[in-house]
Amino acid sequence: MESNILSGETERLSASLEDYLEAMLFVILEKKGVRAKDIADRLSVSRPSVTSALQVLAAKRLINYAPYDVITLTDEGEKQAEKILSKHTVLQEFFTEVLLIEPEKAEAVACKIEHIADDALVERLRLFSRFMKENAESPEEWKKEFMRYCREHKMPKK
Amino acid sequence: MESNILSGETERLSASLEDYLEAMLFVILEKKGVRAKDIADRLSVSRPSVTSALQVLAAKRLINYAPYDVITLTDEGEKQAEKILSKHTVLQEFFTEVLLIEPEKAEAVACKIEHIADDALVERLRLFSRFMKENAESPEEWKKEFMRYCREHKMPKK
DNA sequence: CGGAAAAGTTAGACATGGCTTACAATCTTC
DNA sequence: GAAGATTGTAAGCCATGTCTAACTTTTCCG
Repeated sequence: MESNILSGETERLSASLEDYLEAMLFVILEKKGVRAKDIADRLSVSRPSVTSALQVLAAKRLINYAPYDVITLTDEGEKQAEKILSKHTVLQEFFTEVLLIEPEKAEAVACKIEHIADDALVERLRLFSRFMKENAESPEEWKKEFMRYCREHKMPKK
Repeated sequence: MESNILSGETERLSASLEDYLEAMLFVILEKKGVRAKDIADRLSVSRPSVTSALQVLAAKRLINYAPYDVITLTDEGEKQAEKILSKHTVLQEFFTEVLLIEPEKAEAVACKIEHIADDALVERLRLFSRFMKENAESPEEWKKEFMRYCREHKMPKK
């Protein structure tokens, strides 16, 4: 009820805020630090949009942020960012390794579904991908068959 | 650029509008017609929310709507509603028949993902579910094995 | 028929999350 | 060290989608 922008409570993050958090971790992992600009570029949003997101994330104690200062993730923020990133990875792998979808498309869909799929579903999906990899009699065999199956049942139009 | 609430253009529907459309079709399929009340109940939103959604859908020529009058789907509206419903079904089936997730959970997730997954992905998923059903040497065998696999790799906590 | 209940609508508020425009701070480079 | 470029912030707007409160219309009966 009383939770607003200033409360530091741990409600579920919106898809949008998860995107910002994930983007921050991603950039941090490949450079030394993050600048608002990096986030804006990565998410294709304007710089002002980044600023307001950062203010909200700071209020939730997920990032250390002060105007014009360095941005870092708090422990909690890092934990959450890592969870999102891991969901993304699991989804991406399922789409490419099991459904045999092109990586770019898989990437795009994973980006959206990662915010929706709960932990249990993603874990199950992770297990399924592993299961198909490890427990198939001939790991590459079913993929060939599935590809053939897809060709045979190709959509007629559009 | 010039498209607004009044234009009948065929932009992509928002997740929310898709929900309304889908709910209408669902109700229609099990009763003779739809009332705004039915939609409100089914989607757990207020009656005014339904009214405004209906106005938007009417502007997009997806429903026939006039204040206090009967609500019906146009041909285009029905087409779109059916597509959404079919995505829902495909997802639901994949979650229950392949991932072996409990129907209620599957339902909840399908409801959200149906708005995100594009046609190609859903089609691929449909083929995959069918493939696993038809082409497994022993259709029930891999499910047993997967269940065992899941038990063995059960998450330690939470 | 007539009035109460149910259903639908309008008006107005609020939250989210994006944008642009304009200004402020920082960095770069001579 | 100062000018210009880059980066960051503030203010204010818009769209979406929800809500409540209050009003209107329709429906249902007694």
